[in-house]
Amino acid sequence: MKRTCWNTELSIKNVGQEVSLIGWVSKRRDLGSIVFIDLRDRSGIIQIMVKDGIKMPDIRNEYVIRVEGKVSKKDIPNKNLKTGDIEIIASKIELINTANTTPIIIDDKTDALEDTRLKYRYLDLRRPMMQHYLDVRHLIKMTTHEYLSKEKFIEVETPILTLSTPEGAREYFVPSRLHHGSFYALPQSPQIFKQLLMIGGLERYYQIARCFRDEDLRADRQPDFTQIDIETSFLDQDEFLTLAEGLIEKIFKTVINYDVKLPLRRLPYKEAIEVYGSDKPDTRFDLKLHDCLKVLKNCAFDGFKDVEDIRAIVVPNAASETSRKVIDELGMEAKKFGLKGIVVLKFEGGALQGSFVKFLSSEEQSGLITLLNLKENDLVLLSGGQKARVCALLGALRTSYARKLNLIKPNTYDLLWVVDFPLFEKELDTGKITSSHHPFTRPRDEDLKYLDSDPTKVLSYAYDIVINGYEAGGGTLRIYDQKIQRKMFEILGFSDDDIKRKFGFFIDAFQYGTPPHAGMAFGLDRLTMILSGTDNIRDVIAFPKNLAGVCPMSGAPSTIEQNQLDDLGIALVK
RNA sequence: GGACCAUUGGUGUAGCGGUUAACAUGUCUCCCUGUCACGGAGAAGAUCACGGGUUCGAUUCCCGUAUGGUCCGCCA
Repeated sequence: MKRTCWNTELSIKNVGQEVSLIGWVSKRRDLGSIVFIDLRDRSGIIQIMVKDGIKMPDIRNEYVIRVEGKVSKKDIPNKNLKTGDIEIIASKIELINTANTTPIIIDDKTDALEDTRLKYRYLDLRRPMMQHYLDVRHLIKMTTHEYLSKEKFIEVETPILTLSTPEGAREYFVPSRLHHGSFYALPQSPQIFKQLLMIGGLERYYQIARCFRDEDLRADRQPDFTQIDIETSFLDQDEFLTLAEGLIEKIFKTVINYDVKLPLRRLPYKEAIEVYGSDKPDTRFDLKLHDCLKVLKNCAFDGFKDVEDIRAIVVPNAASETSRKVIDELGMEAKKFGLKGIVVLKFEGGALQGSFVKFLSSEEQSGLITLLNLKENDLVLLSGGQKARVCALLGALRTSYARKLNLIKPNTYDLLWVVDFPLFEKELDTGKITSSHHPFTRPRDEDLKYLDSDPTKVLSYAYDIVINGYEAGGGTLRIYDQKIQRKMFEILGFSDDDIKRKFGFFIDAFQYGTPPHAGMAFGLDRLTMILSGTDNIRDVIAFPKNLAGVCPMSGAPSTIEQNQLDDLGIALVK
């Protein structure tokens, strides 16, 4: 098909040239004996002018047409279009294909709800914004290939049909036809394989890797997602973080021309939790958490008797507009986080107001006012209980108030590393010890001495990169000492049998000269979200699933035929 | 597993214990030589998600179900 160029490759410089363009009819404005057509291709829109006398087929929205004509300067340019100062005076219009009326308006300003857009994703993808998201995604990938290749990394593909490994996310399984009763697992991440590649002497590996986790979905979580997966040998934590920062810096520069200041801040996990109430704090705004335990531990309120932690955030200038209803909603939020409630205080007329004040002595009141440095009309949200829960609640409120009060400047980016994660965590309800990252995470050298006596005290060489409150990636230095690895399994309560069955081949491999190694994975989807300014992960995935894990377009997942089940040796339980 | 919110022409919304169910946009027909969110005239298009209940009467109130969204749990 004859096509001389794409629409937005034309500019005022091309005036007078004969061109042939192909695209979709985005809009037709029929003025009688003169017709204007907005022709859209992937590059953008250009206006076609069709004068009386030119033979024109019936043209409607989303028809595919080819236009021959001359580039001409417009008297009054359209500032909204990249090609707004020119138009094509058509000499010939050829209809290539017709289209039914589309169920959604193909425009960035479409009014269709997401569910409808997903059902007709192939039409939704025609919207310039959607194509922009995919462009950003592509650009991140290309920059990654370029940067890492230059740093002597090679991309290696690891299997999709792989062995189930315990710990971590629930896995997707694929039944084996040749081995009835056996299942492949889809990888939650290429973790084991990339470590084996280090043992295999590759030294520097990366992969734009598909990963699968059978957990419940969220606005920023898909079951089927992509990570930029990296593993290196012979780097210590600082060396590794520097290398990873280089990649992020390059991506921000290439994609949005933003200069990231290096090195990034390193925030210890403990501080992140205590000050921001999150291990992925959005540090573009303040609203920090304040430790109020000392001031309030002896107060007359029964709910604060013997609690592990009492903490508060101060929302500036919010007291007067906080109604009974808002206070009730805050209480419900607290219950969601497993706390009994939340204390709401207002600082009005130079004094604390609210039903809670009656529990406080005047010393406690003035202590709180001083500690929190309260100003007129400040709103104080106080919560007491298990520290992890208190911090989680206040961290969530901190973020939601920042959004509500517009404390976040648009187009700002705040990047940091959260480091020194605990090696293990205790489940809040059961008290069971699990690894916070994975069982191959290396404990910090200086904490090895606590491994026997108090494992929860041990910190690890683990790091997350946090951008604008999103966990954009994370990784660890790995254990390469077999003795430490065995100790880890022991603490996690794996029997020798478990270890052999679940990780046998992996543990064996460590006996043959394992290099010290480290790695991380960036969430490609989340990076794309951040760099294209959407807060919905589905926007940056061409064919995503909805919150129920269903693809509204194809209807997947689906039932399969009885003979297919028979092949697999599978019978369904009613 | 749990909480909250939503479901009304193709699309997106408004509405209300009794309506001819409103508006925008899209669609169709006609008119229009400079539009670019074109304009003008007209037309078609809705079992008000489904099931039950309350009521003289339910799209409206209540309960349940389904679907969708946001969150908690979960996501090494």
